[in-house]
Amino acid sequence: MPIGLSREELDRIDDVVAARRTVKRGTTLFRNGEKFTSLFAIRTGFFKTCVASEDGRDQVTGFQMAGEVIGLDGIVNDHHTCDAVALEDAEVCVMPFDRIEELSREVNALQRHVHKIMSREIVREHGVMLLLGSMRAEERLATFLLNLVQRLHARGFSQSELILRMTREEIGSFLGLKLETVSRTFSKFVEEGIVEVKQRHVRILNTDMLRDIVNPKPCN
Amino acid sequence: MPIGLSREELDRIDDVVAARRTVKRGTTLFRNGEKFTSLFAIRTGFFKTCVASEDGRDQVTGFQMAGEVIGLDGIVNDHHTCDAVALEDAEVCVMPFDRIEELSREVNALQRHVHKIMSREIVREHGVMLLLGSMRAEERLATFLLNLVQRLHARGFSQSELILRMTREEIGSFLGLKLETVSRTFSKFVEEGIVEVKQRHVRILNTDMLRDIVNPKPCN
DNA sequence: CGTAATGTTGAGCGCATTCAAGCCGGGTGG
DNA sequence: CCACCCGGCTTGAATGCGCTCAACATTACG
Repeated sequence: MPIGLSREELDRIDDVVAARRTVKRGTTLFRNGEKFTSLFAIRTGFFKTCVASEDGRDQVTGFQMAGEVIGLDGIVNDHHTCDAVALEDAEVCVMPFDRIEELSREVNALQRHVHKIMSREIVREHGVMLLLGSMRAEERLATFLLNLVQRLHARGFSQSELILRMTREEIGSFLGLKLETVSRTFSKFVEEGIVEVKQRHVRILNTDMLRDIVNPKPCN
Repeated sequence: MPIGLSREELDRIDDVVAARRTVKRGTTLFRNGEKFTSLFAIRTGFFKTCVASEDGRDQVTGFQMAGEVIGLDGIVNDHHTCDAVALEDAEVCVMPFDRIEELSREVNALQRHVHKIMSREIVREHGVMLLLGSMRAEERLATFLLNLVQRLHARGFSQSELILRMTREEIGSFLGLKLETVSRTFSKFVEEGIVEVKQRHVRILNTDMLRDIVNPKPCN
């Protein structure tokens, strides 16, 4: 949350985000089709969001961690259009959207904040579209790992070590690859000495090589 | 714009959207890196938006037509992160974003409207991610055609006939395919009697077959 | 401890890509 | 008016990346 708010404004915002909810691993915070009432700010835990096509296929649209907001998809039709599933036990702030709208009419900083959160999500998805539309398997996985570790680092975790909270299949769904391809690509990175992988525990040995994969240098 | 507004509210909104700008075919409305000041509502014409990766590849993130709003990507960092290019001569409303924020504090319906526009864009992008992540070439193109014709129909154009304002390459970039694949897939649809294609003029002969391609029936 | 879920690896295949050649249509200048 | 050119489009042939199918290994969990 931004700074420079008065005591009274802070209290009112606190009031909006007062409600808590815990979500056990493997259960959904909300589902496609459910009535939309609130946005959720993740306090602890890790989520995936996914959309489904009419014929059963589904696509992971993102992985969310502490400090991130989910549920924005529900605003437009008053109903959610994707599922949010906890990949580990989680706790979220429940933020009733009508209260957010009400309060953001009075607190400019909050209004601005809400707009930025939504815009950030749009920009993030642009990046995913670029990944899905134009990258090869290795570039996708490298991009994914760098993005994850960067976000974890911003939260005080290691720059080089991370634990994947999702399966290979979920990674594959997000990256537009099959789980076997994800597994093979991990193996290739290991062979090349770029990472160490022990199941879901990943240690990045050479960040620069990962970056080179993401950003292929013209090889003249 | 929603209904049920007072005369005075309408006047104030009119004031915000008063400024116009014309954009010639092939020129940009805004570019990646430019300062963000305004959203743009398309009055006439047709745009593409595209993002570029560091190494020159680019990805069309969407095609926009009359009544749609572009520029939402700029809110989060006060700078645009994609290019908006007119694919035919166009006219847009320039809507200064600080004025929008100001007015949407006072006019609830406008606030709601802005939120919905942003949420709609997020949901649209989810659909594109599903397409890019899990569909085959024919499904992608069929989905694309159905989406385009549906949006055109909502604007009073034919349900079965359309003129593509973009090149095969731009379609390919949007769909995560090469232009040759787009061309071949069009040819296949023609062979199967699903569409007629004469350059950029497309006539849909059998909407149901297109829908079947998008939604493959289990063939037991 | 046994079973199911998850992950790895191999072999073969197929779809989309790459590379290349040629076509079509629109615009320009002789 | 026609010859020419150029960008956009189509089509063919060969290649390769990621997929499918399958077997097996490993881990999590009741």
